[in-house]
Amino acid sequence: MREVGAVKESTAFALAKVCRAHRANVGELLAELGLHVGQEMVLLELWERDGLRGGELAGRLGVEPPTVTKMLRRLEGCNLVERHRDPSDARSFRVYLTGKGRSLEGPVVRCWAAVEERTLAGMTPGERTTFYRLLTKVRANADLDFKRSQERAHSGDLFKRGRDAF
Amino acid sequence: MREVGAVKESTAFALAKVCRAHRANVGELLAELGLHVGQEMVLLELWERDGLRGGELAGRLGVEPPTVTKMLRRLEGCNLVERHRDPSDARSFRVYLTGKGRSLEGPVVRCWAAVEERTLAGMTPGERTTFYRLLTKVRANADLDFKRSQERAHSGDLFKRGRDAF
DNA sequence: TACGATTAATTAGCCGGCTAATTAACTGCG
DNA sequence: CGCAGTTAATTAGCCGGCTAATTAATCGTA
Repeated sequence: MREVGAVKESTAFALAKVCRAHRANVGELLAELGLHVGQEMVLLELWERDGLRGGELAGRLGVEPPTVTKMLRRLEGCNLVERHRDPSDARSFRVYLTGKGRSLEGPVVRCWAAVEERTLAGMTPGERTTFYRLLTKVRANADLDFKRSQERAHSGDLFKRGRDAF
Repeated sequence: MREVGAVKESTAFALAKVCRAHRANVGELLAELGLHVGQEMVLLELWERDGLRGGELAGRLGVEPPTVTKMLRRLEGCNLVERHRDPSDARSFRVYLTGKGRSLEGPVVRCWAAVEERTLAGMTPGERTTFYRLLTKVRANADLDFKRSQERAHSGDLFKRGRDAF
């Protein structure tokens, strides 16, 4: 690939363009809920497991700690979460959802469902499955943390089968 | 899709995660060239067509004008581009590459080639083709401007065939 | 010709990301 | 016990995005 035109026809380039458009679409729907794109990721983790520490949130989101600091400050300002110092470690704090934060779960889930439908519109069930499978491969290539977590899960499988086998 | 867990298993969610990782990968390589991710998109357009106006750049990049204003100020600060007022329209200016800006073409193209290889690693040629095809579909769904440009190209084809037919 | 409407670009200010440097608390080891 | 080293979080400051509001120039039309 030596020409500029070739870059524009590459898959990586198409992916970059899709990314921006996808983010804009998510942002558009989340704006109706008063959220900025990215903030819903924090809430998603908390809906799954309330009371996470700041660092744990950063780890799960695959984001740097300063990003979490700023996002939490804003989410706290919107009364969506509360931070309480962890009694067992005065350096840390734990993040808890407020009632308002919990109440956004349904709307945000519906918002993502809408994005899902829009994103995959016009694709057959087979194409959707294939796309998801390939996207998972790409994610493993692009996101080393995700790859490691996949490998852990995989070695766990091997371990279970190994116990049956040996 | 009513549960949080279902969101995390959705294609749209996986796409969002891939996006962030992809952008980080591109950024990592571009940093070696002293560029920030996004700036190479501006240069890409200028390598293809030097002397674009600010608004044209925004249009081609699918980005809002203020974003272009700030990026150009920084690129100008790095001596990669120069802005000259358009003599035919005192409101506009035209953006021209400097020698330094032109010299980055090869390195950036190689950088994107490296990202391409990393992104698609471990995928068969058939999988790569399929992924690109589906990604183009997703792009049309997610990026309405892209969809419109595709439709224009398509209707152009129809027109040509129409002239032969009628 | 002169005035209103449109268009090009900028500014201000917000947000999610990042890195580098800092502060504060915990841990481990002599 | 005390101090060095590590870890958790914050701050400061940068960048690419966005919207809303502003300025400046062109165009259309009465």
